[in-house]
Amino acid sequence: MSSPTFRLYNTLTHETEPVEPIEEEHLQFYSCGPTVYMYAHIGNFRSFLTADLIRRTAEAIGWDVTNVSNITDVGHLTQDDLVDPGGEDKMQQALEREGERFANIYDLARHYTEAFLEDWRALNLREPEVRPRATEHVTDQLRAVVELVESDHAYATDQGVYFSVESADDYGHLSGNTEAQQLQASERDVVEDPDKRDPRDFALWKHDPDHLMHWHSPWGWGYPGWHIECSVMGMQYLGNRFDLHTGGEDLIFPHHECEIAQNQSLAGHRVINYWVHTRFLQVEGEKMSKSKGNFYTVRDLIQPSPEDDHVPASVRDQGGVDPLALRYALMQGQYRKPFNFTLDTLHTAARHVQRYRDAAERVEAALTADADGPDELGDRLGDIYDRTLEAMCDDLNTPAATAAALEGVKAIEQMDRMSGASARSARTWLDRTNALLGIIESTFEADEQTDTASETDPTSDSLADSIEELLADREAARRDGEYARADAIRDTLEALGIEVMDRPEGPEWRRKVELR
RNA sequence: GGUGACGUGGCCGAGUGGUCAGGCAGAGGCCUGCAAAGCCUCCUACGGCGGUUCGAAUCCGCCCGUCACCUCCA
Repeated sequence: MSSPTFRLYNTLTHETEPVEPIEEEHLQFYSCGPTVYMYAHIGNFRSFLTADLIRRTAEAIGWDVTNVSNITDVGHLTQDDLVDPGGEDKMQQALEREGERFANIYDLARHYTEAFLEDWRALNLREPEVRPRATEHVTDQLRAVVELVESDHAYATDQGVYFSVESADDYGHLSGNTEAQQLQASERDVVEDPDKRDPRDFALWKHDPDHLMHWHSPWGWGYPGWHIECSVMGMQYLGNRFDLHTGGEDLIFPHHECEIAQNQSLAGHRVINYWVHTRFLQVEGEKMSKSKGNFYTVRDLIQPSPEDDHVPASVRDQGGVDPLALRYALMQGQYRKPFNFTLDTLHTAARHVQRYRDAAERVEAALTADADGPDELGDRLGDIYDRTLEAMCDDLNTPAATAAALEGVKAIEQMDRMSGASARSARTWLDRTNALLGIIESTFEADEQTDTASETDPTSDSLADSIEELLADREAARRDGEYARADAIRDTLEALGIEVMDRPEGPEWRRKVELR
């Protein structure tokens, strides 16, 4: 069967286009990563999720993927075009805020980098092939700046080195910000470098020997501009021509506009063919902001601290939500449309993820039993997978894809008894769907991860034992017709967050998936 | 002011000319000692006004509204 055509909306052309890799069946792309000065929030991860889904979709249609995703661990000025020796950057501000926690700026960066990677793994995002850090590529950045100065794409002043926007004819194409006046529209009561030739020019190097992080350069001690790191690291690992670049919509201007100008000036031609931008999300109908109290970092939701009262009590009281439920919730909106993240969506997502897990368990049990009988699922699940993949290939239509995939879960749920043949089809379907969407832990790859049971099941063995004991009591009570006592035991279990289901073959229990 | 996205039922969100999205919530039913879980059934909308068309949520025009960017930001 031939794969559907993978199409993505390209900000550069304002059109949804078939993705045609330069190297046949090998997608090479760069994803703008985080600046590590605080814990990443769910909006950050919506953007990283887009990159993850591009990878998974490309792999599902049989392509190889090389993805580079950076860590920005250099502080950059909050006002990017200004070279203000007394100015503060985001990381410096963070250090002042949290000075007692960290010995120095590098410690702070290390801490937030590690936290970021933890969140990344918790949300089941696939690891990029290369994850370069800006601080490890400063020399490379300097080399590029020298090259740009030598080719008259950049010039030095007393305060730094600037890219000359005039020298890049394509500048403004991506964002539509073509007029110089537009860039002066907002007045800022800060001091600009009087030697800047054009207000649009942006900094490649900032002279500042007192900056917390500084490096030696031909122009003295200082640190690199924000935009140059992505150009340099992208081209270093993916070459002078590669396929695609992802990031949040806010990066369209100035970051990606500047990156294109730098790339094309360094390479002498277009470097990247497709630009994919993820829309900001809203939370409960409003822009996510600390002042509105709807600002959630990933760890606010998956492992909230008990006393953090800005986290909704429903999430806090149960010790955080399933990270995979958060991932699933973020997939309920297409990356390019406005998406309203709500606790309601999160709640629904948690239940759906649980249904996948239950279905996977049933399939495993049926595989073990290996009952005789025809394959009653193969054709139906094959069709469902095709529709799921088609949706993903259609500009990552995750709401449609998850809707299609849920039909597969239903198909499994609806089987009264499952033959070994059906179970094998179901297992194949679950594996493929899971590879494409990353919905649950890989149940069937348990070999490599020893002890997944204790990892994935937060219930300790001793608690499990006492639950079994209570259930046995309750069964005895039910047998004797003492329903009041049986119900009381069920209430006790409920209070422990345990849900009891009386099935024909006996009682079953599981941790309750509840969010309000 | 410039640029770009978008407006679908109580809620979230698919759907680009004619047939059903799907989920959540709600209602009824099956099952159950009662529940829970699951299953079945029901609820049926396209911001407004014009236009094109046999037929418009879908195409065109205008209006209203929302969001984002215009040198901190995913």
